[in-house]
Amino acid sequence: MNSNELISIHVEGKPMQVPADSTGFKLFTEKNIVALRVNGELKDLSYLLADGDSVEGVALESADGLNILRHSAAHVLAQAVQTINHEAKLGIGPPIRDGFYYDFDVDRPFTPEDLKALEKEMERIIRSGQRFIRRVSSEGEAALELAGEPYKLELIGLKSGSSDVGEASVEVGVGELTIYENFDAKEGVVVWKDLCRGPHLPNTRMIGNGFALTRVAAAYWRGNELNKQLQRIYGTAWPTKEELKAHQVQLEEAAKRDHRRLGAELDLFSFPEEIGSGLAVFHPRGGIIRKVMEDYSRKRHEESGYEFVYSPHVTKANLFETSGHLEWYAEGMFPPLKLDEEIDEDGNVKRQAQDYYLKPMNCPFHCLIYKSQARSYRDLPLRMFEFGTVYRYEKSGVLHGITRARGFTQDDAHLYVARESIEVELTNVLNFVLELLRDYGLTDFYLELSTKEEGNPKFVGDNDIWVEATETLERVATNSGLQLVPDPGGAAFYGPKISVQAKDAIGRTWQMSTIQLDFNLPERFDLEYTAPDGTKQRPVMIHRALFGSIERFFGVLTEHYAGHFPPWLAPVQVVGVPVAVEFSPYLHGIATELRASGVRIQIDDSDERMQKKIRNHTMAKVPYMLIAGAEDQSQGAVSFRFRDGTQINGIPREEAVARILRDIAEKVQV
RNA sequence: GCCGACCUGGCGCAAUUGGUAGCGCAUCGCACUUGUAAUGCGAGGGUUAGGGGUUCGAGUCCCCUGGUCGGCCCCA
Repeated sequence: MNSNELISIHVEGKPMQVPADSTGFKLFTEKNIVALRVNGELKDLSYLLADGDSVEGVALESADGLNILRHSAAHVLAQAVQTINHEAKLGIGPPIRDGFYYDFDVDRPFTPEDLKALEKEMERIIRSGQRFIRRVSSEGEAALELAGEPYKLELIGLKSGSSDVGEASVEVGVGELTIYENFDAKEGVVVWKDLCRGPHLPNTRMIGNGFALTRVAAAYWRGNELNKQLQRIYGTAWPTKEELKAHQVQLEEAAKRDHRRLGAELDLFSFPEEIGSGLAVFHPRGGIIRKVMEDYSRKRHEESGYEFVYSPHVTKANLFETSGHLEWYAEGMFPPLKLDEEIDEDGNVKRQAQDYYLKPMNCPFHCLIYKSQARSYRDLPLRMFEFGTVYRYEKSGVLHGITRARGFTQDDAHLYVARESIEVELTNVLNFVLELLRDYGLTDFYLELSTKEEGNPKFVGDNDIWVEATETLERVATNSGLQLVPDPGGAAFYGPKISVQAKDAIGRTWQMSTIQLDFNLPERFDLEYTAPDGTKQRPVMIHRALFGSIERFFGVLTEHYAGHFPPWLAPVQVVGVPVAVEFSPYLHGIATELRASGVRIQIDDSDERMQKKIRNHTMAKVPYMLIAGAEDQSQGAVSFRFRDGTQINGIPREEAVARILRDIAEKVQV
């Protein structure tokens, strides 16, 4: 090619003429530009520019740049693994949030010591400054080259077919098949290669020292339980060591908020081994928080037109046969209790056993309540609410403190509504849910709309009601003004839903409330009502839970507040600390007054030194301390100490009392 | 459920190559009676998750069961 020839391109939106043999290296000399975006597609810096290209630089610290960094780190990890263990077979190695992983098929799982050795080897590779070189390959050539890599071969095979490659898209994307070679310029040889669509950093040295290997775990090949488990190594990678450190500090902060840890530290709940996995007991302090949460929820439900119902924890099988749960959900249920079987002397069954099941859901019971009498359109909407405790046989590996348990209590409501009033009812429910979540201190939300997958026969109900309901849900969600994220195909087979995602204090997203339409259960239970024109009509059912489960919500709030529950929820709201015993009666006087208004206050009369008392109650995360000595008592005042360590001395006691009562009533955080 | 790691007084941790269980906090008692995050002294508390095995001897090695943690799969 003649290098005197010029081509016309756009760089960062500006037209430019460059020699025809130019690459990204020519255009971007800034050190932090690690790749290109050419006509919308990510490319290596070594990309040879073509006439008409529109080019932008990808900075290392941008989202794309970080992905490239992390993906390149994954390659270096894989090279390190294969350097140490020649037998290791490669799975896939994509970038993920904050880092990357790579899967390997190895005889022996990796140990923490292996990780240390691998980090060392990675450092060596990074320092040796290998270049990542892209090479286009035909399927046949690639298959030959990667003959020793069965998993890569499978991916090449997939690519030629039309099947979904899922996470493996980092290896074999759309377009041509490419192999990335790690070229050691000093030695002048290709030291390693991997099937990969790229792009990569120009050089391993750019990975720098902001990376770390974090953990090993098993993962099913291509995410399928039926496939072999590979050994996955997770790592984290950042542009600088400082950012790595900051990330590690953040993880530590998150760990301090872990509700399992705080649950023990603050004496809120425990999981006694004697009871069984995933089954919690709430201690008095946790019990208070939970009770306050429930009381407030109850009050708000009452005000909003819900009626309270109760249902038993066990039921005969046939209820769940009717509802269909036994058909498609038996795996998730505790096995049945077999009752009342009678066997004669010859061992023949005289009377068949009755199967009783612990309930995994409340809705079938509510349907029976609906059915207990003939319903008229005048009864609708019928809103039934229950704190219903349910039991689900979650797989042992998924249990997680109080947020994923085998027994938990849903704040469950079922609304039976006429088809024409779905919109009004949904609007009310969504507003109610959001308002209540805000009261509990979650304020940052977005909504997810889960809809039917077109053409999938598993979805029940007429298409027109799906269309109508989905449009209604969308309208309601849009009207809320919150961001709406579509989740196509995510609907349950019986109806579409909106779920409320809430962000906590450190930015993590939790799926909280769900509002779900159900066209199936009314059908199965043959629910109907008499319409104004005298015809029998089928109601639509709305399932909705705000907390999802009280336990889970409790856990989320614990982490959100890092155990610093706002005064209205705090197990102990105020502790009085007398400077010396003689001032205790004075504080008890204030306590009596506050107690009369329902405040949970304790006076610390133990014979610890007051400094120790302050430390104790600070660590117990008590919102307020009232400290009183001679000075305060003579002035009818107290010293007001807040959770963050600040204090105001000499506050008149009426003022302190008023402040506490106001904070509690207004549910403020302090 | 799968893979791996782990389980020592209420909690957090120790215990060289297997050699006969310690520390801090908490608890209890005594003294101290204190002005904003740990007063001092003393005492009690563990058949090392449970069971089995190897060994002269097991917290330490092996097996089973239970539980926990990190992932994977799952979450109607």
